[in-house]
Amino acid sequence: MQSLLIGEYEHTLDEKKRVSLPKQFRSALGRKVVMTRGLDNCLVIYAPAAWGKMAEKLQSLSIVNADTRGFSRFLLSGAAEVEVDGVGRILIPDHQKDYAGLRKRVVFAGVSDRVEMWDSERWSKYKSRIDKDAERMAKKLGEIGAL
Amino acid sequence: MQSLLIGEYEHTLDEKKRVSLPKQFRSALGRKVVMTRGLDNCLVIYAPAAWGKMAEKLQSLSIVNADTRGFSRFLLSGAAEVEVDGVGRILIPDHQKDYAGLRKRVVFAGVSDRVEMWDSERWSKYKSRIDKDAERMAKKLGEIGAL
DNA sequence: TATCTAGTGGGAAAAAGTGGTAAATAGCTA
DNA sequence: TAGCTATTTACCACTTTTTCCCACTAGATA
Repeated sequence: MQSLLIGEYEHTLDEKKRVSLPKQFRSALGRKVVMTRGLDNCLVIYAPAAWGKMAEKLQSLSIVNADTRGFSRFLLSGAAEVEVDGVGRILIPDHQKDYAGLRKRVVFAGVSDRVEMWDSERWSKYKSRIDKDAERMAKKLGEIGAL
Repeated sequence: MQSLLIGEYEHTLDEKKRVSLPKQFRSALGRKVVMTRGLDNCLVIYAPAAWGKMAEKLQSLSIVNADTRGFSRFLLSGAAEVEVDGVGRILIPDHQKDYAGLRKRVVFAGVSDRVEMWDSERWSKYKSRIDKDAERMAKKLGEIGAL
């Protein structure tokens, strides 16, 4: 497995909806990335290879079932292929900005094979909730044998 | 595998029922496309090749079963071949405009091998419904090993 | 302190999207 | 069938958005 994406960085989204990728993630992500909607109202950035795996699975979902139809719409139409510009920035499409509730300050969080993008305030709130909950979650994961 | 059609774009349908295709989809769709009725009151745009595959699948469905017979009628009878004009626009036939309830603002959504067209308002409503459900669906798909 | 680099902001050029006009075709009526 | 009208098609032009490039600032480094 390639090196993990880790760490947390805060950058600013300018009026043209541009934001620079953290320097530490750039080489791992390359010059083209795919962003999708993630759960908990964050955006997820994939390097091309990681996205390819995801895309394969999504393609196999049937359009006949209303649930999977909805889910592939959620992920695929909510996705975007974006180029990294000359100084390391990406452009956030409107619908993604809205979905994630991004404002001025944006947090990039490395989560093993992907990078998550959060509105800074939302991230703080989420994190403080998680911090309080960590013990309970660890216990639960232990019970089901995941850790 | 070819790259997936992804993303969401909003354009305007003018009084002559013309609307420009998002530039990100144009090369994938080509100068001639097939439009048909989709589920959930949207229109579906296929590149000629993708349409061919679809048509093939439909033909293989049994004509004995009333449901599959109905479904292929639904797709085939509502289909139209439309040309992309010099500046990248297509002309929406009346019956399709009516079916999808298109008004001024129209959303194009890339969903793997097809592009869906929605009335903007209808799309927003559908999306907010899906958003709320996304976590439940992700869980369900995870359980059946689809993701 | 001087220099370098990552991050940010802004301006000019290019392209995309949209609306309108003119030409062409088809349909209708006398 | 000829002429008129209505609808469609092709083309052109304007406006807005996007893209590309350059410049400034702050913090780190030597």
